[in-house]
Parts: sequence; structure tokens; C-alpha cells
Amino acid sequence: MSSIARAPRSDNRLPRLLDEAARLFRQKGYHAASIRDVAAAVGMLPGSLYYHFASKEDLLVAVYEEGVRQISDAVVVATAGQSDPWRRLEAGCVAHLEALLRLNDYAQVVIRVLPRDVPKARSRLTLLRDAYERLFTDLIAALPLPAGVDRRYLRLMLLGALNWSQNWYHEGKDTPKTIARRFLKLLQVSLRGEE
Amino acid sequence: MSSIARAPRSDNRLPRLLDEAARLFRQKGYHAASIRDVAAAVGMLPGSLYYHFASKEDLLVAVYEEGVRQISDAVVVATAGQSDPWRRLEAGCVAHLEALLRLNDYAQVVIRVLPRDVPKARSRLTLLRDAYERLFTDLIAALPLPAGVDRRYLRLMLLGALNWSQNWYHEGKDTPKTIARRFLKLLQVSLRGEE
Amino acid sequence: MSSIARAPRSDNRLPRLLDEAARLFRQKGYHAASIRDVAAAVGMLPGSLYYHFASKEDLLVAVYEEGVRQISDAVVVATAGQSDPWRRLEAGCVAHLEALLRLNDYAQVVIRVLPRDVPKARSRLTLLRDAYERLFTDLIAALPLPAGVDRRYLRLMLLGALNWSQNWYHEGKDTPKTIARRFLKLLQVSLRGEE
Amino acid sequence: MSSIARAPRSDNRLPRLLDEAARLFRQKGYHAASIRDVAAAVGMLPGSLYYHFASKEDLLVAVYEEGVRQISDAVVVATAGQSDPWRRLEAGCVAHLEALLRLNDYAQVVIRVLPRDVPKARSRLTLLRDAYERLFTDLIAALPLPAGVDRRYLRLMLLGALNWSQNWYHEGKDTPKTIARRFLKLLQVSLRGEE
DNA sequence: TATGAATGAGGGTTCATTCAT
DNA sequence: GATGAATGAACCCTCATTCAT
Repeated sequence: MSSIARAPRSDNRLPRLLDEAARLFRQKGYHAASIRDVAAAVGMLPGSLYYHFASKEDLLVAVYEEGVRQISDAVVVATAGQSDPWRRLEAGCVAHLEALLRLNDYAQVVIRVLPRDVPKARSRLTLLRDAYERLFTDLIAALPLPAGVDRRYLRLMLLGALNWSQNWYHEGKDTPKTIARRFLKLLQVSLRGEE
Repeated sequence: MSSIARAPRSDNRLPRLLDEAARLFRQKGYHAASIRDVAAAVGMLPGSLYYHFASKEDLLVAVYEEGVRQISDAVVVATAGQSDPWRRLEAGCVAHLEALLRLNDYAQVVIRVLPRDVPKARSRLTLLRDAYERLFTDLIAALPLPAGVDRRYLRLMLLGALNWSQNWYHEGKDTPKTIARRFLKLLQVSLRGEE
Repeated sequence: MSSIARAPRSDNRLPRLLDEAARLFRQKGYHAASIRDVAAAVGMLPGSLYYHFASKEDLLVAVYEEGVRQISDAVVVATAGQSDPWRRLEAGCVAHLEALLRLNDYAQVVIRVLPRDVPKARSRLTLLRDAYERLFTDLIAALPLPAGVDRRYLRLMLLGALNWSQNWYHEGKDTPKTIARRFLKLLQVSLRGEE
Repeated sequence: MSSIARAPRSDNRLPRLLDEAARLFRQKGYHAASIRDVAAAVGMLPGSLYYHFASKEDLLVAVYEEGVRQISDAVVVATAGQSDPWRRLEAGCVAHLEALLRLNDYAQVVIRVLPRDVPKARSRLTLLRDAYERLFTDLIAALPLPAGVDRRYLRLMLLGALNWSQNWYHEGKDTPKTIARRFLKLLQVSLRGEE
């Protein structure tokens, strides 16, 4: 009846390894973050890292996978609370941008490290990104839109604008939430007077 | 009166050096393109390059400068032919995107190589980018817009979306011109039916 | 009377381990075949291998031992059927060469991996080789030879030529049997006309 | 008339680099001799070596080339003094073996490092070896031999036996010259009494 | 018998850069 | 303007091996 308490899962350093990799890839980018940096951050020797990952690219892919998982979850959770299509899209964009700009090393890596900069992992990274973007394809598919609006371009424009914000955002000014909402507003209203 | 015409331009290889640097930075990115690669492409030895540039960052900055110059010229020339503010903006976006996606190694470097990826040159690169973006600030300032529209966000959204297209564009489908126009259209019309 | 039959051989993987080690040492050589390679080939982890062998050198020595055992057996069996000394030598050479070139990973390792390439095992490997070569010392001792012929050099020449054939033999042309016979023939006849 | 003495060829360290590489490859074999070893022996940093050679394999090939050159020269010079075909062959074998066993790091590498142990350089090494062996093909072609003697096998046997002597030779006993002569003698006489 | 996780050393190689000539 | 030769640091990675479990 009394069961012996099983030893808690071995004090695995793999999660910390991923955390530090995410942090460094986000901070310095893929090329500038060395395997040594990552290993040192988790208190390992560089070679030890290769017990967990066969190559630096594989480490990146693992971070990407986790990044996509986390940001997907964030978007799914955020949109679940809404039923109105525009509200749902807005919630998704806000979640996306908050992960991207502030909260989440993993998610930031997904946007910051561009597939074309890592040829050996390019296709895998692209697949992961594409899978994620499908969430937005769906959110946009649900929008009631005027005839003739190309939903694909709507997605590309919206996500492009959001993702690019990593290049100009500085903590302290507008919040991610504000940014996302303003971008959406620009799409919702007509900028041409004659309408 | 007739002075002996001195050959005004030595056959120096600096232009080719910049051309090849632009090509390689565009193709591989900053980190993956080595000084060796660039030197080899011009038929120089790596050390010789340092006669022209004090560091790899300086070489990048020189390419950036030329890139900004060329893409600025392209935008200025394109907009010069138009007087209607929206037409002017459209012409600017098309010129921007064509340089970015197809025509111009220098211009592509300006978008492809992100300042944060090159800490030692970051501020210089950012200054150059900002100077260029001012062209769009002006184009957008001239637009007749409904009250309450934040022109700064309009610029950030539009340029963000355009710049990000480097990440998904593939030659053969839509042309840069089409893409630019569709993005603008999305901004011009109201996506919300009720408006 | 009937004792409980103990399963005499556990399903232990040591034989397969040796087999794969032999295969890999033969295929890649000692240095290029890593403990990882061997372990992976048996479906073990590298560390697990150290339950069976204290070091990579010990593993090599074990393969060598088995190699010498097998090639010795082959030679003994082949010569057993012959009584004429020259026939016996020929049978031994053919058996030696067939093991060496075609049939036997273990035997091939004995010739392919040179003692001087593995300093830590050098003396042990040399002892094993020497023990094996004694078979040929005996076969040659039994030959009726003209006076003045140095039997030691005969052995060195014959075995050297045979062993070196690993460096030029390609499956498909002459068979090991043919090669061995031709070498012997060259020794048996006089190449100098005047005799 | 009095010309200004040109600066003696730059005190190039490449020759020393090759010398030390030859020495170490001969001493330890290809795999066990590291780039770091070679560099240290010549007083360079490991990376500096790559100014001269693009890879470790290329360094080996360069040593091989020099080895083949030197041993070829030795054989050519040695045989030049003789006119009798058997004497010429003998002189060639003696020169070959002296280079192989005692005198010449470069030549020893050619025999000690086996092409199959260096897959990336295999074909190049084999070509070099083959070119060298053609000297012996020619020497053997010139021999007056009984009908039916296969000269190719004669070459393979002779060179195999000579080359393999690296595996058993120890300074102090018989000299290379003696060894070469004894091997040849074994071929020249008939070992079969009845012939 | 093995695994999981790591060590410590060292592998070959590439990098941006320097500087005498 | 450029070369030839090298530096020093760092690169990613692989090695044989260890040891608690």
C-alpha cells in the first residue's frame, strides 16, 4: 500500500540545455551562438552536448519545434476564448506578438532565425513554420470578408508585418498587444477616403 | 590649354570587390559569407582585402551604404513620375520590392542582413536603414488619410510586410509588382463589411 | 541421472559483438572503426561495450585471437589432407589466402591491422601473428630443399607476398587459389635460364 | 656586372613542414599523427598549416608524391649503373628496400600508409603507387625468362615480399641489401630438386 | 548485462586579421 | 595595391572511456 516514492525523474539537464540554447539563439542568433556558449551556460562540456543532439542544426530544430509548440499553444489558448472571427484573429495576433517580442525565447527563435540562414536545417525549419502559420490560415479563413479579397495575401501581409516588428520593437514604448491591434485596425478600416 | 588627360579611373578592383561582397552577403548571409569567399570571388587573397576595408563589418557597411543608395534612387526615380499620393506610394513600394526580391544584390543585403546579427556594425546599419525608411515616411505623410490613422504604424506595417516577403517569395509566382499592389490594396479597402 | 539441463549458452551478445568488430576493423581499419560504430552495429550503447572489453585494444586483441584461431584451423584442416610436403605447403597457402581475401573477417583483420599501428597492443598482436606463422615455419621445414636455401627467408618471402595481396586483390580476377599457386610456382621453378 | 645579391628564397617553412609530416606519418601512421603534431614539430600553429595544404589528406598526398619521386630517383639511379637485366633488377630491389627500411621517411610513408586506410585520398595514392611500380614492370619486362612465366605475378610477388618486410625488419640483423638479394635468389634458383 | 549521461582530451578545420615585403 | 605567410582564437564535432543506477 505504502509505495516507495520513486526517485523523481532523473535530474535531466536536457530541458535546461534547450532553455539555454533557446536563450542564446534568441540573443545572438544562430551563427553567433556557439555550441560552447550553450554548453557553458548549462555547465556542460561542449562535447557532452552531443549526447543529446547530433549536430548544432539538430539542436536548433529541437528549439524550433518547442518554439512552434509553445507559440501554437499560446495562439490556440488565446483564440479559444473568442467566438467572433475578428476577435479570434485579434487574440491570435496578440498572442503571437507577445510571444515574439517579450515572453518566449523559444518562440522568438522561430522568427529570429531564418531558415535560409541555416541551409542544412532549412527544409525542416520551413516545415515547422508552415505548420504554425496554418493556424492563421484558419483564423483568416473564418473571417467574413468582402468579395475579391485574397486571403493568402492577407495572411502574408499580417504575419509579415508582425514578424518584422522584431526588428524595430523596443520594450517600453507600445506593447505587443497595442501593436497587434493597430495593425489589424489598419486592415479593417479603409484608408481611402472615397469609401 | 589642352592638358594631358590623366586616366581618371585606375583599373582598381574595389567596385568588383563590393559587387562580389554584395552577391555573397545576399546569397549566404553575413556570417556564412567569409572574407575568403569574397576575396576568392574577386581573385584576391584574403589579406589583400584589408587594403580596402579595415574589417569585415566595414565591408558590410560599405555594401549597405551602396544598397541604400541604390534602392533610394530606385524609389525616388519611380515616384518622381507620379503626382497622386497613393500612386506615388504604390510606385515606391513596387520599386522597393523589385529591388528587394529580384534586381539588386546591394538592396537585398540591406533587408537580408539584420543589424542585430552584426553587433559591431549595428548602429551604423540601423542609421542607414532609418535614413532610407524616411522616404516612406514622406510618402505616407503625403497621403490623405482618415483622421485617427497612425501614419507611423502604417509605415511599419507596410514596410514590414514588404520586407518579410524575402522569406516566402519564390521567383515564378506573383511578381514583386503584384505583391506590392495587393498589399496596398488590402490597406486601402475596408476588410470589415459594415464600414 | 537426469540433471536439470542448464541453458548452457545465455543469449549473450558477445559473439555478435566480436563479429561486428571484426567486420568493421576489416572494413575500415582499426583507427577508422570507432567503438561507437561497433556498438551501434550490435545495437548496444558505446559504454555497454566496456562490460565485455576493458579497452578498444582489448577488443582488437580478442578479434585477432579469434582470427588467428580460425585461420590456423583452416590451414591445419587444409594441410591435413595432404602428405607431400610441397602439396601440404600449397594447401596451406591456398587456405591462408582464401581466408585473407574472401572468406573471413577475423582472419582479414589479422593481416589488415598492423601491430605497429596500435602501439598499446603491439606486442600482443605480434605474438599472435608469430604463433600463426609457426605453422608455415613447420610446413617449410618439411620441404626437401636444395642445400643453402634459407628457409626463414623463404617463409618471409612467401608470406609477405601473400599478405601483401590484400593491397591489390580485387574480387573477380584471379581467385585466391590461383594466386597462391602462381606464387609457389615462381619459387619452385628456376627463373634463371642456365639452370 | 656586380649584381645585387637577391634575397635568398624566403625562408620558407614548407619544406620543413613536409619533412616533419613525412617523419610523423612514417613514425605513427596516418591516423595517429595529428595535424597538431605536425604543426608543433615545425613550430607552427595547427591552423597555419592550412595555408599550405587544404586538408590532412592533401598533406599526405604531397608527402606521397615526394616519396614516390625520391624512391623512383633512387631506383633509377641505382639501375642506371647496370646493364645485365638481373643485375638491374637486383639494384632496383636493393634501392627500393634501402629507402623503405632505413633511409627515407618519404619513401617509407608510401609503403606504410595504405591507400585503403585513407578513403578520401585513396585513388590519388593508388595512382602514385602504380606509377612507381611501373619501374619494376619495366625491369621485369627486360628479364630473359623461361616461357610460361607470368611477369605480372613475378612483380606482385617480389614487391609484395619486399614491401611486407617493413612489418618484420629490425635494424641490426640483415641489411636491406642482404634481404633484397636473398629474395631474388629464391626466385632465381629452383626450389624443386627434380627440375 | 546493460543504460544514460557525461567527461576530458583532442580531432580536423575555418575564421578574421596582421604585417613584412 | 597586393602578396605570402602566418597568427590566435575559435569552430563543430568525435573519441575512448567512466560510472552511478
